[in-house]
Amino acid sequence: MASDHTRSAILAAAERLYADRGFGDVTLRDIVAEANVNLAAVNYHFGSKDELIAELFVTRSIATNRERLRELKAAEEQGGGRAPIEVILRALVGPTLRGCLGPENQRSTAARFMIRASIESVPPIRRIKNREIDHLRKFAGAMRRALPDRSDVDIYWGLNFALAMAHHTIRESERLTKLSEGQCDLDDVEDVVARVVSVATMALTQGRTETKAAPKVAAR
Amino acid sequence: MASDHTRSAILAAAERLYADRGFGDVTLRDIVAEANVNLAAVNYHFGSKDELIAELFVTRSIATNRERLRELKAAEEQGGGRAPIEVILRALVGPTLRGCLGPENQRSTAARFMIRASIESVPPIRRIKNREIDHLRKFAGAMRRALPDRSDVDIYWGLNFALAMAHHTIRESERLTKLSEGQCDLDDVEDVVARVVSVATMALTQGRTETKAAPKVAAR
DNA sequence: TTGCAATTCAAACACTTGTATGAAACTATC
DNA sequence: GATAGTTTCATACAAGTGTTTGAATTGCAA
Repeated sequence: MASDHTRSAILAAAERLYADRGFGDVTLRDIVAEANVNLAAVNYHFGSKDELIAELFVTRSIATNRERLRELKAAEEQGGGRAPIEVILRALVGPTLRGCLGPENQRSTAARFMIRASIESVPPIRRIKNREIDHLRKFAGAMRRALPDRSDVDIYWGLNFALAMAHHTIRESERLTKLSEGQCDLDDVEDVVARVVSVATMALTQGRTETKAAPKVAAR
Repeated sequence: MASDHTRSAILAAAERLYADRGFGDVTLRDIVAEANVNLAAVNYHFGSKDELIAELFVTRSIATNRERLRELKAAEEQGGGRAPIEVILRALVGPTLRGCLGPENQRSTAARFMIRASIESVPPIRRIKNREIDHLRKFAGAMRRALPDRSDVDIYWGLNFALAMAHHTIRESERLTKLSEGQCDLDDVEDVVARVVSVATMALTQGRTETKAAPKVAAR
């Protein structure tokens, strides 16, 4: 009840400032100035600075996770409980990449905020990320159904590498652009998604097929 | 000249503390207490806290980079100026992975410090990382020589993905262990290296040769 | 209007932080 | 053994932090 206006003004201002300048040097005083509210309002409405950051991050990341699961579910239903591995991987990395990459000038505040969160990794955000395992397990399950002959270890490594490529590309997109002197087009998000999915698919369908761990043997 | 003892005591203590507790909550006072030196000694010997952190990171990362280049050079010389792509990739990700992974109890302070640096990414360290591009260009060059038919764009993406898998695995090794319920053995470093190299090699040798295909037209 | 709760506000609080200072303690050279 | 140059030390500084407080203001229902 009540206005609620102050609360959302704080959220918006905080997201904007964090997106622009990072968590490191944005103080509560910066935020309340940007939001045109009183300093004490943050603690009144959110309890603490960390809870404010957590709320921002949770909001955005459950949105991403929901989208991921929506795509996964749709794909598995369409395939009668089993989806092609490419589609599963696309559901895994697509929403994140689409949410964070794309032409910089039309990148949403939310997107820029999530990039920051991915780069700086401040305590309240780390805590939330650690609870993401259950969510990932759902994808591991779908991947197992898609590739029943594959060992669990390989599935987990494939999942790990898929996330690695997506997140690292987001985190280091600037460096990749500079390194390639602009030749790698990070704005063409669907191309990036396709590249990540393609490589992750190769990782999961080729190479070692052996039943179990087998730390040696393979690609040696 | 002079003792030099204070200086190295600070370096050692700082590295230990940062490795254990992260940059976020280690103060100069913590460091000087651990090193049994006076508070002012840090500013006397290093100028500022950031310069201390920078020196720690530079020391470790030039060691890694030197090892990388040593392996690369040896491989290219042995192959008459051209090395197999697997060996190049191994030179790229091997030293980093070997330096950061391995059985936790026998992990060096330096290794744990570098993991922290990879996770937390504090300003002085970010600044140094940004200067790493020239170093990476040498690997891009070697990769181009190894795969002359490959487009530059593909080379850069392959390089990006190789680094992605290595760094993400380091950063999130704990999560991968938990997700896989211990099935993924992060202590078997050579296996991890082999997996990363294998996937990166596939990314670089298969799929699109030039104009590329998948989603839309092309990366322009 | 009156009363009561929810909200806003200015101000201060309680700390912690990195850094600077200037005197004291060393060390080595002559 | 006096001197000059380093290095150490206790201490203070200045600034910035998130948080708390208690009084004012507002909004709304009876």
